Amino acid sequence: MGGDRVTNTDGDTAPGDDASKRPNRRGNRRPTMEDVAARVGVSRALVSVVFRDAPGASPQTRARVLRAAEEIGYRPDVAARTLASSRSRVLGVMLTVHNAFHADLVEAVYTEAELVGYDVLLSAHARTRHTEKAVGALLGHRCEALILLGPETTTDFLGEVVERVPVVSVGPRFPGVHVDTVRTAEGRATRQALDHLGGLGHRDITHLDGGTGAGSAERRRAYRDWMRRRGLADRVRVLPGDHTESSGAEAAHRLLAEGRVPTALFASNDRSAIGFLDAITRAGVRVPEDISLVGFDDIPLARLAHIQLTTVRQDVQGLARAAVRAAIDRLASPDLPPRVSVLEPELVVRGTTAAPRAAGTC
Amino acid sequence: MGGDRVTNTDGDTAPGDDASKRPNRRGNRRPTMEDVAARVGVSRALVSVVFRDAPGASPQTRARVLRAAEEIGYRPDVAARTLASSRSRVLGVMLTVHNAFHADLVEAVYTEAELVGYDVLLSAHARTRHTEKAVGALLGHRCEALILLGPETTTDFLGEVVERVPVVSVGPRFPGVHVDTVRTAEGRATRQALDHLGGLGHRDITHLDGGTGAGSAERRRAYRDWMRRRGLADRVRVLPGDHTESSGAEAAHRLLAEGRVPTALFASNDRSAIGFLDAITRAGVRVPEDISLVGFDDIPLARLAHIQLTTVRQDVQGLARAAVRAAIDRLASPDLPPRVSVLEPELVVRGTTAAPRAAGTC
DNA sequence: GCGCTCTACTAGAGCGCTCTAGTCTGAGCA
DNA sequence: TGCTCAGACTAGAGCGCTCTAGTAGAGCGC
Repeated sequence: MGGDRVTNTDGDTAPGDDASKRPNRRGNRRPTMEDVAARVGVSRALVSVVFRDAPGASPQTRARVLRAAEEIGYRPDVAARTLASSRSRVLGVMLTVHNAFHADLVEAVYTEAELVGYDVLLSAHARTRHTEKAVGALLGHRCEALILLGPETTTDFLGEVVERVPVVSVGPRFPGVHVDTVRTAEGRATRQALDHLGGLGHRDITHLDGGTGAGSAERRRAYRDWMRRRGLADRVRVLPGDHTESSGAEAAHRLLAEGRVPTALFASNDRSAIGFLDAITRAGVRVPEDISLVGFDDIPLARLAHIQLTTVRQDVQGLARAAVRAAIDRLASPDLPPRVSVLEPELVVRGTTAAPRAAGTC
Repeated sequence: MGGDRVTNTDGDTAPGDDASKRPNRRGNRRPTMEDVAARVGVSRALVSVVFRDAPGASPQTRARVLRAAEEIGYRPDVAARTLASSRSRVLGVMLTVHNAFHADLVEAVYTEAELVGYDVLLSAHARTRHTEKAVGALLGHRCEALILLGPETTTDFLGEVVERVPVVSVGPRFPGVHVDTVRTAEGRATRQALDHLGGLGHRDITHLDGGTGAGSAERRRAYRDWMRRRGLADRVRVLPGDHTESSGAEAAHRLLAEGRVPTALFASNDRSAIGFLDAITRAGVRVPEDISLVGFDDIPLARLAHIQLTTVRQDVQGLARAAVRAAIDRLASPDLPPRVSVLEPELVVRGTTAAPRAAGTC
């Protein structure tokens, strides 16, 4: 309270020339609103108004403030802003860093979040870093809501998290927990893929499983249902797998070793499909002539000229948009019942599917 | 200062039962240090001492504070902590979200950062989100230092950034800017790969370029030098590429179209090597019988049973450690001259390399 | 002239922490 | 008894913002 506050314009010397040339001027503390205000000759509050884009400043003043800020290199401090407003305007996203589909999603989430004026913080789930830790970090940074991409965690843990912050799960459903879910219509997607194969004349269709991966349970179930309904219950075959390239390659070797290669394979995701494709091709089995192959996700790799994988595209942009919207909506009205957004898949027919060579192989 | 502060223990009801059962209790504000202090009957400052692990609290008090915090679900607020201490203890990492090598690095950085007591914030560089934006976000969150993975940006921009915060570049060098660099000995790595091929008897070695990708300039140069020194200047051939699978596949098609397939190909990274491998194999060219192939990076895909790519491994753990250390060291002494850490590569011989079928093909 | 509204701006109290400069207590010692 | 001193703890001033409540002055109708 005693005396005026001294701003850091170091006497009257222009802060541009000498100072800015030398590295790491962290000796000079980073400029604050106070500095901008002093330079323009207005109050701190008015600078705040300008930076929040709030009404209450004349266009001229606005321009002067912005220019002064630019000149001294001012940039609002997120921490202070968060603390003061008790709103961080940050969305936390947990992803698996090795997942190409997540990469696509993250990119789309950035775009969507920007539209609604939110910043995005990423936290990775990795071999050495569990969901709990990744989520903890986001929580500490006061994310207003969390978007979890394909979370593999317990209902209990999620129950705790959701007491502090809205959570959107992209993929897995958590019945009984107050979590919004955004997902692709897995059943419909699977049927699209199988209808396509069936339409080409395939009856001997094997499924390459995705283990505990997001969506695999639904895909597996839908496969079984479809086969049964077509009277192909005896042809049902589910190969173990886990959404990685190597599990696809293993599946190929297993089929080759057994000498019982089906006319078509429906893989639980693109990565395993590509692993399968690679291994089976090397063994001299031609795709699609000898075996048709359908993946799931439509990751960038699937589109490559030399892969041309027929697959079911998930609506990445749509999933991202729905996830961000769900988070924002729940922020606005926390007491809505949990909502599930189901997005339409789209079959993308490329080069790995064709009619079987002879009807009724096996 | 006008009466005691009222804490949020809502009368005397235990905060456990009813409240915690209903979703989104954001109506009750999140507990603060004040709440913990009130519950234990000590001052806020003492709770702070406990949570900072600072000396000055008796073991008994420490335990009581910790227990009380646990009971009411207290978790320190990063924003407030950052603001008060003007230290965020956060390292910002910029990565390209579609890059498998970056994924490996991020994982290692998490581990290393934890060892030195730092949190990690990720910000992605993507098609729709430039380096400038990704860095801006990290800056706003007050990261104490930035680690940029394979940054593709201008010296000017980096010059500005480095005035506010220490920057470590993993990969590219930025001469004239006060940036620490951590990188693999690209030249040595390239020579290892080429010595291996040369040792097997290859003379007709083509290079698949990496364009503007991290490290490609050095790899290209080292390739040219090596060939020249071996008197193979006339065999020098650099195919255009850009570190993606599709550029590898294109290169394969180009070679096939020209009918001039070398006995060996040294690719600028694993992704393009795998694209090449896939496309050339499909065309009936056998690897390694007809052509040997060496990649660069040793991404997880390279290890797969059906790929078995011979490649040069970058020391991911070492790069991550060096990057984190560089950041911490510079935080401690900002005026040190820029430092370059060069890590040793390691050739990993797998299944894609063998002696050429006949000496002197072409 | 008066009251009224509207725009442009300011004062100052927090937000939830950290951290310096204390105070208070009891043990140790002459 | 008085003194020092270490250990345990507290008071209170920030950190850089936001935001409510307020002021000053212009414009306007009557």
